[in-house]
Amino acid sequence: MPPSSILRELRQNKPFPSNREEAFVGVLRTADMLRWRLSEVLQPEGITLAQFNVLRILRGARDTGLPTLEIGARLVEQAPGITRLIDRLELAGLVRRERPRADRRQVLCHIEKKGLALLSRLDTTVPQASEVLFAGLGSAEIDQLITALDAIRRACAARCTSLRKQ
Amino acid sequence: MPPSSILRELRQNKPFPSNREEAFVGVLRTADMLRWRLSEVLQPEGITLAQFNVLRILRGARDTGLPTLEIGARLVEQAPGITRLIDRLELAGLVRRERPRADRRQVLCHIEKKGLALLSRLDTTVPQASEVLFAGLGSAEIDQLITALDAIRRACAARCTSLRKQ
DNA sequence: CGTTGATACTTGACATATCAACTATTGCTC
DNA sequence: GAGCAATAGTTGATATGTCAAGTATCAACG
Repeated sequence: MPPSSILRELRQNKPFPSNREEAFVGVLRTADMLRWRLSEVLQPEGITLAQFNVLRILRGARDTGLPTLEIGARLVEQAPGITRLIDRLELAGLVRRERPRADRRQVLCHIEKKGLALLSRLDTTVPQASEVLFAGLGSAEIDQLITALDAIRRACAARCTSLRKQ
Repeated sequence: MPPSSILRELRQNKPFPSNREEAFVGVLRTADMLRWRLSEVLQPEGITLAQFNVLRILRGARDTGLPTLEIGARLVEQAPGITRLIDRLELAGLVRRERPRADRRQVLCHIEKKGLALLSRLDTTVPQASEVLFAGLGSAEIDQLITALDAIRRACAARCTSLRKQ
């Protein structure tokens, strides 16, 4: 097995004390690069990654709409930030908000036609990007990767005291 | 193989169109949780993840110091942000900056005793955290994970037009 | 009903990230 | 050695994230 490329990438020479720490750094760095690449794909549409995720969540619930905090729960982010994130989406005409009669504390968010159109323009380019980035891996390797990441998240969820409940 | 836990985590029911997209989301989510967990460990010392990384980089070069942008290159972040990040570290007395005579454009950054002391307090807790989070995986599985992530980053680097050169 | 606690956000203050100019210094070329 | 591009970093404007406190509404209890 060839040595990991991380040491070279970070211009370090000391090897990692354990392969667990190396994997830790590897996950973080890989995620950063994926985020970077995805942002490039989203840039022409002028939305951020977080906004893209919100739009996709809202598309998944386009018939009923979703209350603000439910969107927050489906993201990895927290409640306070989500309000202003959606403020901007509303300003851009991509989503619409309404206060339902039933429970006037809630604010139901709906995706607008303009938002759906934007997403549909990304429906080919975004999956394409992920296809290409994972092209170096066989299907079995990808399944192994998914399984390994699952195990890490399980351990993480068990350890994180202040993690928002799933 | 059990199905990935991501669908449940995100409260979605539609399966992913391909395992590549599932792996994509898995990497991003796992990184977020690792970041979260690590932040918890760093919190008592009052530093952020980015600051922690800068301090470790500077510890690795404590004899010579490092120019500002070289630190930026070793992080996953960009140059402009690094100036103010180090401003804060300097304000906290964790690092020191000087303009060398040789090339007066550069600013050499050095870690201070206070910074070294802070890092040494974290030298047990941080590796401990990564040990625990990866405890569910065998050593061979971790090596596979590292290899898979390497392949993704390679594909990513080849694709990313605007990626800072390594 | 009135009060009390919980829920669903919103807001304000502040820290941090991002992008595009801008300055200072150096090295190269003629 | 004067001019000019390249390098190293800073700065300002703006967007975004984060934390704590505040408001409005509901639900349940007496």
